[in-house]
Amino acid sequence: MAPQPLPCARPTRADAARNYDRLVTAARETFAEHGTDTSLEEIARRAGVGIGTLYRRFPSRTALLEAVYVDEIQSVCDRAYDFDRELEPFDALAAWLRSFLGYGLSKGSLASELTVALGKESPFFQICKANVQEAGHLLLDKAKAAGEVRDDLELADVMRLVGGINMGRDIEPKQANRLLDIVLCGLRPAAS
Amino acid sequence: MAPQPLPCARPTRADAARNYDRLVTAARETFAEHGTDTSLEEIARRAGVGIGTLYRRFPSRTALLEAVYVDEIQSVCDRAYDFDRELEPFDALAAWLRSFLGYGLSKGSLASELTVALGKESPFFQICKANVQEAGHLLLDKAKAAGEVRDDLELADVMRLVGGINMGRDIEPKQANRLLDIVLCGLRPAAS
DNA sequence: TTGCAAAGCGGAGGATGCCTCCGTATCGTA
DNA sequence: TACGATACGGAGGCATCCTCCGCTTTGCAA
Repeated sequence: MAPQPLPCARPTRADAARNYDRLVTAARETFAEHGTDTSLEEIARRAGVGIGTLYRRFPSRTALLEAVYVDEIQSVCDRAYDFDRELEPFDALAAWLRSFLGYGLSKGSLASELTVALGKESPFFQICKANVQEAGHLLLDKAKAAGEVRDDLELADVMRLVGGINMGRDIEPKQANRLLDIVLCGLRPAAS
Repeated sequence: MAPQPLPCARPTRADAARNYDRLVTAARETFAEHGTDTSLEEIARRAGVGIGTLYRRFPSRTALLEAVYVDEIQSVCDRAYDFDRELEPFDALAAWLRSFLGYGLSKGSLASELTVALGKESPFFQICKANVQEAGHLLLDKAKAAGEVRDDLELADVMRLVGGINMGRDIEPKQANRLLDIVLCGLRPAAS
């Protein structure tokens, strides 16, 4: 059964849609650079819109954070399907896993601030997780069918391993990628 | 090797110690009742001290949250040693596990707001976790030695099971306790 | 193409919270 | 008992939150 679609309320009118995109982009970039405690007024300034415009579209800080998070999850899912089309199964899985190094409950992260606001087991997080899992299952199943990974792998195993990398304190991207390389070697079928 | 002691900077001078206690107690009660986004001014009012007094002792919101969290962790650890003295091994373990139902990354919880501020893998959390694990190992090892739990149990297993109960969305205490009863039955050695 | 209703925009202003400063009070030791 | 060191607390300045309302833009129907 396909999961519930990601909650996204992008407006249809041109000027409103343009400002929605500007706000989500400004928020994402600002959070990545300064952490999520940047003021809404600062985000509106960086988006080039008025604070009233931000509040018309996002009635609370949490609403904006959700929109940014959904945008990221949508990208994670889109990439899975893109990699599936463009790459061999194992390479697709590897590229996909590499693309979300850096996500997790680190200091000032989107996920951690949304956890405060909604709780870790909220319906919101569960829908997002379900969508990511659907995409991940596609890639993993294809890699298995191609004989390119161990047959006993569950998606939960893979996500756990990547989550472990993400849990490291302030991990350097270089080290994160090196650790992922190690994990990817381990996913290969055992020599026989 | 015993873990690093919990970070606690309770002052020694009588009036300062008294206000420290009042602030930590007021903060804990307010957070339990209204979530952790209560203003510091409100907490100072409820503690019956001035905002300057709060800031002299806790230079930031995070510092106060840490003090409250450490106080809770200290209680968790103290209870383990108390139960160890007062109860049979299995009963001690059961009472201890029951005493921290309700902790976790729920909406507005202390742990989740501290995760935003510090990161889930921060030294602060690691010290707290190490202290809890030391206390937990004491109780589990004694229950094993008495033959009252399965021999193959690791503390991580038990914590995972209780953590799973805590992860439920807005779980009712009655349901949480019922689920714990189920887990406790499962911890018993298999009939042979 | 034009007109117009509906939707959108944005920034001033009031409320609240954060945080510092400094005159006053209390503690604890000699 | 005295006094130096430490603690107290609330006013005030600044930043952020959030609403309101006059003005602007959009998009559809005639």
